[in-house]
Amino acid sequence: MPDRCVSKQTLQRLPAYLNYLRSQAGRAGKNVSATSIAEALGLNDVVVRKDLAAVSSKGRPKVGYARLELVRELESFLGYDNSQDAILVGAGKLGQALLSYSGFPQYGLNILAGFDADPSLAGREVAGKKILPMDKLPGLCRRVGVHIGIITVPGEQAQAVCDQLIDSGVLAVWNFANAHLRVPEGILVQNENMAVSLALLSNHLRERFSTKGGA
Amino acid sequence: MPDRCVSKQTLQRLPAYLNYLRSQAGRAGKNVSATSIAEALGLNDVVVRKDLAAVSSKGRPKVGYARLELVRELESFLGYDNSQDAILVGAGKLGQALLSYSGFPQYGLNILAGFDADPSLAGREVAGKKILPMDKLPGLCRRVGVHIGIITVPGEQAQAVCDQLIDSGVLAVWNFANAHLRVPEGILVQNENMAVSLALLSNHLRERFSTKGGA
DNA sequence: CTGTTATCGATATTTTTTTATCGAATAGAG
DNA sequence: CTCTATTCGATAAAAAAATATCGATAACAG
Repeated sequence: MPDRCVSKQTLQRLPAYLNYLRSQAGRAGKNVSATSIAEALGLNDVVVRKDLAAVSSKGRPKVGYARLELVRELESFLGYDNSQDAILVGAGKLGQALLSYSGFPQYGLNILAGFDADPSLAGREVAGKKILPMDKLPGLCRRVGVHIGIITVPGEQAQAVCDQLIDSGVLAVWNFANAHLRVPEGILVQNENMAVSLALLSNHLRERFSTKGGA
Repeated sequence: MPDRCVSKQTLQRLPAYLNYLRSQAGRAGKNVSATSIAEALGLNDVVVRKDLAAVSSKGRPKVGYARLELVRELESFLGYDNSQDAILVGAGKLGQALLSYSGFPQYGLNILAGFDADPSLAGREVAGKKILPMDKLPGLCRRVGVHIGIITVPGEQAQAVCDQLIDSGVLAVWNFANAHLRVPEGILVQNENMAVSLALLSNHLRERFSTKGGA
């Protein structure tokens, strides 16, 4: 792995490359060039080359990269081949949907269990995963060494849950709640905020209409 | 609305400001300063001031902004007060979860109906929303003037669905599928890609361990 | 009424990211 | 074997974003 410190933007493009390369699996050539990836994905070829340089150093002039090897390097870089344990807090609709999602293992994420403050949910199972009461959380996390916590509780409770997770040794939080989380230095919060996406959609439509309908 | 053309980064922060301001609703003062928002959210105060300048021009020295007014301006800018109709394609687990999510109207999104290629789903209802067969899609979109399409189908089908949506007049696509979508100029694709988020989480943990455990 | 302090808004600087350019390397054609 | 076309990787330039600095304004205290 040539470089461990890549920019956020690069990191966001890597899964797209991987996805594209996988989708090309049946294609003829054994090799693939940064130029062709860039064209397929509508990106600049220099960007692709620079991104790939962080993951692989096996690019050869006139040839490109060996597709299979590049796929493996991307998977390794993205941690897909090295599953991380996670727990989820908040077993409501969204929480249950995530618990039932069967695609996570392929991305290197293994949700061990769900937790919920509602005692009536405790003991239930969703997609083979136990819903446990909150007081079991620190024990499980510390025992197994869980470093990823997923928050799917209502916004008001998110900060409290987050604090608990960090107390229990979690280093990275995947936050689906509509709340800004304050965390100590060194802890990552990845917000999966629908409101943000909707803001971008809405802004696009507004710009569309103000420029098209404006004149 | 002073400025319509704001950067993506700014746009991504605006919902956080709105959320924070709403959460402060019960607080004493009628006014709020960019400085205090910045501190609460862990941002630079100049960034906040610059972002808010795109939304409001009512900031006064020594006073700040009138909280309620700023909330209204943010809501208006983000389109929360002006609901947009949308349709959803792919009524699987994730699709149904989104159809049942009751929080969208508060963000200015109104999902009219779901569509699915599976005929056995057609006619069903999820959370009061009809699942329709795909052949009804263009008609509904054109008749009602739907501009937002939500894609929750498996990756392989995403491009075909996307093309159909655009043919039917959709201008902005919210893509939950793990696929890169090619669209004509002027159409926005907002990817809600779990793989990207997981890549960021995984990278953070890797960096954590390589620096902490490396020495 | 005057001085002090908090805060905005504008300008300038620095940093980061994207895009462009150029030389080197290599496969394949002639 | 030599020439050409393609592609990589590095360096340079441009664009965008974040951060810092500074003057202006208005509330408040004395």
